[in-house]
Amino acid sequence: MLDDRKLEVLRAIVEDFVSTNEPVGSRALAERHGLGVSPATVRNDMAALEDEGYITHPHTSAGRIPTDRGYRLFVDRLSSVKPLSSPERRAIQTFLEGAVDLDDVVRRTVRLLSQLTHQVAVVQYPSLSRSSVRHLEIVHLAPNRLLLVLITDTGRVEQRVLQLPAELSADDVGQLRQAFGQRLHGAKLVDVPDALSDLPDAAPAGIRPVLTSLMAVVLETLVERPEERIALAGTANLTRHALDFPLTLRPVLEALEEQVVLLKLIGEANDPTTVHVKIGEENSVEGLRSTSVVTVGYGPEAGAYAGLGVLGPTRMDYPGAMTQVRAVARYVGELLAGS
Amino acid sequence: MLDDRKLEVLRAIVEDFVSTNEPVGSRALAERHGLGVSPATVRNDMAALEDEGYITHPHTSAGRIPTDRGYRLFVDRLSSVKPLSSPERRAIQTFLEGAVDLDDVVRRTVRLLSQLTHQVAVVQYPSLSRSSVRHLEIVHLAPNRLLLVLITDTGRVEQRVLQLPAELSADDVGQLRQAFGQRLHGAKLVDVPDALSDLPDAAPAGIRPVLTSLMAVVLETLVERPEERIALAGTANLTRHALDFPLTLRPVLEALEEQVVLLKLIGEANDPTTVHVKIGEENSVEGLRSTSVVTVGYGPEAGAYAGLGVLGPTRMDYPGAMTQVRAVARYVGELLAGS
DNA sequence: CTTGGCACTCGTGTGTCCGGAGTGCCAGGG
DNA sequence: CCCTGGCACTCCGGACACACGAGTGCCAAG
Repeated sequence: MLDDRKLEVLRAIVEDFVSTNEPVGSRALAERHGLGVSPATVRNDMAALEDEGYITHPHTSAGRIPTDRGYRLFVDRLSSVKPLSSPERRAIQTFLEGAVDLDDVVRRTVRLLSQLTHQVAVVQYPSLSRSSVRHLEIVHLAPNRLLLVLITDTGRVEQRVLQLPAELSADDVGQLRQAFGQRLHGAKLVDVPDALSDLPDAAPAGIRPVLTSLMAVVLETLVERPEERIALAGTANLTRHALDFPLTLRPVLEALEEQVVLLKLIGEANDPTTVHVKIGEENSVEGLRSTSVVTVGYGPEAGAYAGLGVLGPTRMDYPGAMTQVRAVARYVGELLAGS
Repeated sequence: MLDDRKLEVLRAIVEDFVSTNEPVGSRALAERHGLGVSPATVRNDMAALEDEGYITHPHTSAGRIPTDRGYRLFVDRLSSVKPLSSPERRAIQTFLEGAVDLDDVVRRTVRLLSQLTHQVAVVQYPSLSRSSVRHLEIVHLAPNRLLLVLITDTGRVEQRVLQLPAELSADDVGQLRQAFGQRLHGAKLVDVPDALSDLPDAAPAGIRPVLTSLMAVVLETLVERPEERIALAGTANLTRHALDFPLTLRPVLEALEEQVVLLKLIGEANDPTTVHVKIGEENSVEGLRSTSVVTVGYGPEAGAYAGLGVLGPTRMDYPGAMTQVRAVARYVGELLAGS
């Protein structure tokens, strides 16, 4: 059905269209790529590709442009992995070194990604649910007020103030601190409920009610409400492709303001070895149907910390974006693992 | 020079242009506003206003539009304070109640503001330099590793991990905790350097070197690096006024990604009683010359916590934006003061 | 100082035309 | 059987002309 030359034609169409943003005609295509056949032949191949739904043309006398399906085929079978250029490599290193804390790492990463790819960049903070506890501190702010501070192995810090039903002595707090510290130190957050399950029985009766309510809050904060934070940068790049988004810029910007949407976008990226690509209509989010998303997980192979990626028009340099996204993820993963 | 009627004409032009986004002509103006004079008279007034630089017209046979200078006069002398509508009031209350922590408050506020004004909203986190210490916790993560957690009276939490030159015992840490806690509890952050000045002398010799380096970090983190955080929302609203920004959308988006720029924007807003308005060219930031910014401080009258505001096209409903911004600032100020 | 009248300007929308790019199809040739 | 050159056809987009209407500036009269 689709012999090698037809695939070659499709690749040529994608590459030309991506770089010029103009529908590509048979003549120009036959000339610029060394296909060794005449425009007429190319036209025949194009007709076949169009029948299969890989390309289309905006009107009768215009060149062809790839469909979402065409991009999909291109990404799956036709794109060769583009090696990272050495300026890019250098950019990544210089950009990320010198980050002082997790916030800084994430901010630098998202900025780096957007500048590198000229797209909108999205970086998820290391997920709580996949992290483990480095330290849990209980601070006695006032007789009936506690502050919980959780630090994860990835450097993320969560805090929560809570009002207690009763007043506590410094001693009580010490006991609480010890009880929790013992059970949680080093534990994966997903294992926290198990680790705490025997706590009520083991504790002295005096502080049991407080302890129960404290447990509830801990569980809620750390496990049930694993509120994910996400950093975003490069929305200005959307206007770079203003021609691609005649009227659709607004819904895109609106979608990007929704935390939920962003989470959905990189939700699949939980594996540092595979780069995920969502193209146009494949995207489940209304309003992002004219965009493509390239994501990957970062962190250790098994159980990545979280995901990051870029979003741009379907007319995107997929091979470039994929290598850049993967490279950045790798660097960030190493950076966080080393700290 | 400018009699009352001319001012009235200017006001009418501003109001009409803001609501219709079309150059307003003499006839329509004479009809819609009860000026009681003929279009010809209005034309004469318009000519005078144009001579003074308050209005202009895009081409010979078009109506008039206000210049930046015109808006300025309008804001300073012609705009009456618009009372908050009761749906707006309700929106503010329901939107802000139920916020669980500072992050939540800020996120809700920025969102509320952008929805209320249909503009881009900017909210600065309570400034560290104007806050005071509610609690400073020193956590002994490892023998040579400390975690500092600072909680301010506005609920803001800053943390910093630091490596020590030498190992510490639990006892040492306790002493540190006490020394710092005693001196800093309740202190304004600006006073921290003073409060700590006698510390090296008062401390036991054993921990003096550690203490010195710790002090350096504390001062750097809390005073010298008062890194300000800012939340942003509603950039999608810029596209709502796409007609106002034919080609200038990009620089605006780019400017809004710069932390420094945002800080500059609301830097002046340090007073909850006065609403600041920067119009078009008055704006010092290149790229935002086609936008206006309405800001105000929030928090106690003397020494506000920080600023918030909105940014939009110069063609903006100034009275509306000003009252909305002020109202939101007031609510947020109370909310934070009460917690 | 206001007003109506009037000539003038100029942007905008409409209609027509034409060139060029690109296609689809067909018949001939390897 | 596939490739190729030729040819008629389609259709977009820019150029041009034209008329309309909105709005102005100016002037003379009230």
